[in-house]
Amino acid sequence: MRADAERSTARILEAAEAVLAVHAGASLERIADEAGLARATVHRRFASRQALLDALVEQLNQRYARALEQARVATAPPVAALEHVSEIVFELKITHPFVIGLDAEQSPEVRAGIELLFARLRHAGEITASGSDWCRAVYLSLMTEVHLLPDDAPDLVAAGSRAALLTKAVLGALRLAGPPCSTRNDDRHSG
Amino acid sequence: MRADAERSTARILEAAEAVLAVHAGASLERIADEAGLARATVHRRFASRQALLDALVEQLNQRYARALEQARVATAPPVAALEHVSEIVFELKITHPFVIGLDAEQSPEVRAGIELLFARLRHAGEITASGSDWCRAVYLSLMTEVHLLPDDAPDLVAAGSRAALLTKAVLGALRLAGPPCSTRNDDRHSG
DNA sequence: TTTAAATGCAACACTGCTGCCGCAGTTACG
DNA sequence: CGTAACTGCGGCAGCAGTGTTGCATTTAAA
Repeated sequence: MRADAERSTARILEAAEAVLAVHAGASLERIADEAGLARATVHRRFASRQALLDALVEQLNQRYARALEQARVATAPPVAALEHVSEIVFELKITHPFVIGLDAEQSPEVRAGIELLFARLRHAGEITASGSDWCRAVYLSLMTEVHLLPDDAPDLVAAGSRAALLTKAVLGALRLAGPPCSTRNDDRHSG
Repeated sequence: MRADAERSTARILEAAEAVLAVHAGASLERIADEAGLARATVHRRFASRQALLDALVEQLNQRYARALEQARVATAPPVAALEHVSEIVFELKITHPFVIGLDAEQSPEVRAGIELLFARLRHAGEITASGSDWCRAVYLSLMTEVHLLPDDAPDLVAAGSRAALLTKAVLGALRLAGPPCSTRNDDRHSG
């Protein structure tokens, strides 16, 4: 494939990500417009709308997987890993409501990575929620909301970064029952 | 208007709520099908698709407003009010992702009611988040996720009810900074 | 029972999107 | 430079959804 063709493919995926995040049912014309290309070119790279969507989901899943890998989800301290993953994802500006809204959803690898992360958080006593689906749902859901916050939102400013706000919110939401102030490695109960 | 016509209108709204919750772009044919009516009948009650959507949003907003009123958001203890509102909403099986997804979103009254609720929670020291948009976003977002949980989800069983799980999760998520175990009316720090 | 209203059915035109094609102009790469 | 690939443009048919209409039938209500 020629170099400019490859560029076009990338631009299409980029445009699709941006446009579909705002309106999931956006037309290929709109996507082609955003990419600065003709609609026919989109059809030349992707046989059908579905093919484009599939490619987009795969690309996003690869980014998720890479983020999980970079954050060393399996080995790093779990809270740090959670914040690190969030940070990378926000840098990538991944548009979650779109990806999650698709039938394909996350790949098994990504799914497993997130589940591992929350299993480790639970084992470390940082959260008490036991359902992996519930943990994933809360995480991705709050990620979307944090992503939509304006830059000058007070809570965002207070937390310092989107990743920090998301991390605190997720941990708080999943720290359900039990003594509200004690984690399992509790060594600061008198301040 | 004749009685059966009124029934039809109600069935259409009911069907629309159910169908659009699953697929926001569902056709009027699909909605009419679900309602057990002909598509033409839908058009007789609602001049356009947009008119149906508007009516649906208004209906749902009325239910929200009523729920906020019933829970005495302005006067009852805020945590109890939060759980009470959630309980009523879950009983109504209101389909949030659809309502929230619409441009119209919530009515000013509902918006104000929710903001009041979280302002009181903040004043009572139950949460520390200061942005009302952030509070509302977290609440509605988690409400959707709790709504989608299967009946036998472990965290749901542990919490006792959807309303209880949602309440704990929301409060946890919005209790961001500061000492993790002390509320402002803190009188139990040594057990 | 009588009457007006509501519905079901089956068309119809219109719109927007998709997928495809050919042609001419442009661009990358040997 | 020359060729092959890529792109833009425009048009085409097909399809799904919307909005409307007419007519026969059913149903609520006086």
